Amino acid sequence: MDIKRIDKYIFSIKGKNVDAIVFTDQETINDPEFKEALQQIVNVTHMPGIVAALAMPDIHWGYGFPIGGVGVFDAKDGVISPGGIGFDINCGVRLMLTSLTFEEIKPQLRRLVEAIYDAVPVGVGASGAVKVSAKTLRKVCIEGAHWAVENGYGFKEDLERIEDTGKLSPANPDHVSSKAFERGLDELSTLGAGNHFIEIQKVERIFDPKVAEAFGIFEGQVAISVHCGSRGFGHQIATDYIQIMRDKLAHHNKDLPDKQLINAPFEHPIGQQYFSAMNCAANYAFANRQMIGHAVRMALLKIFPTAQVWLLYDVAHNIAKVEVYNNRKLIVHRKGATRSLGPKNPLLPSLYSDVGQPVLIPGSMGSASYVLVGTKKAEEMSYGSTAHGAGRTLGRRAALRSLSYEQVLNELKQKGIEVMSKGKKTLVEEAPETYKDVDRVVEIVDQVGLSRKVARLVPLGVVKG
DNA sequence: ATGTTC
Repeated sequence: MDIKRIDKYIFSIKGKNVDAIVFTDQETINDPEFKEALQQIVNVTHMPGIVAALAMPDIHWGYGFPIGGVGVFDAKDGVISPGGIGFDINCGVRLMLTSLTFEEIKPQLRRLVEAIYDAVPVGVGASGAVKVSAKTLRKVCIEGAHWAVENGYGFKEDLERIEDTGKLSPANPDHVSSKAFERGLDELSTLGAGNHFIEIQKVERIFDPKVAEAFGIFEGQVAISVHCGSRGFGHQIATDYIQIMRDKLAHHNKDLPDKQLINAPFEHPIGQQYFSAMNCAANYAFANRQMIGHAVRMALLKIFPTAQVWLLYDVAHNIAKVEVYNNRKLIVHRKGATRSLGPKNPLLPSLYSDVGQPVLIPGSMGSASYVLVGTKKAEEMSYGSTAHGAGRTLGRRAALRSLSYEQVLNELKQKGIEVMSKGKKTLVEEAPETYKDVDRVVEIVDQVGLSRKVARLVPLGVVKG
């Protein structure tokens, strides 16, 4: 690989149609562990209509495209690729703020974790939180979080605090297979497994008092974050369209450096159908986080009836969207990357217009999480993108080999974190030592200016699959 | 991430 250092935390790697740009430190660039992930972002530069191939400091190996990657294509000559989005379409995170302080909830912490665990089905194959018909699921596909609010899962004021108000279009459920519908029916309002979690957190440190105030964040405040996606519904849609593209677009895809980069021209009917189906899954995920967030809010209010609980923001970090930069219509794939819009961006709701978009970066289980704010610089340098999380360094299998359930549980207990987890395996796979240090990731995006630190939150309690 | 190996 032909790598050039452009700035302290910016590297360029010689690509085919464009050069790949990687925002990270020298250590990661040199680390053999990240070599495959760097090769993956270089592979993306071979794709038709590529405008930019970027990687964030939380880059790691993924299906075709690296996680922590941004693939930008011309909407006219370019492509849309399921691997650039990920199997968990619209995996994302929402952060709810409360009027409570750590001191107030401390005596009830265990009870609160238990109440949340009881309110939200978790784990592999979790189901049965709500019963919806196929007809209703079609509405969820089209209306997303708006459907949830209209049906009693939350309040109207939640919607402007969700990226794209929790409703993307075009989203035609006719483009979704019946198999995806079957899987999606009884998984609404369930958390799932893997790195998904619900976490009770405490605001430990404020970096930017002015923006923190605009966001309603104060030191010692209790916050709750929900990290999940579109469950089996999105997974099936990704699987279906990868198969369709293999069957129907073999000739178009014959020259790819990696078969997993399979794609469809964005303007081709298959590209348009995948885009529409992907938006259905994205809307399902927005509804899912809205419903889970509301269930968590209700569980908290049962224990603390006079508390206030409100949504700060909800972001998607596995998605492709049509966005315009320099009067050019582009298809921006963010796979393990968060949108980062600066002040006055017209896509922002008025309540955040003066300061910029809240950017939510969850850490791994047992480590810190961050609230940052979007920047104009990100709009100029990274097509409005920043990092999404800590970034895995140790594979799931390796984690299971080297750690035990008791070990991980003890480690969390020693930090004073209350944990409830359905599966022992999940807890080990998600152990803190399997992830890169989130503080380092956040430091780099802050230094480069892709988003600015506002607050650091630490975990108090965690519910996992 | 995932009815955790289509």
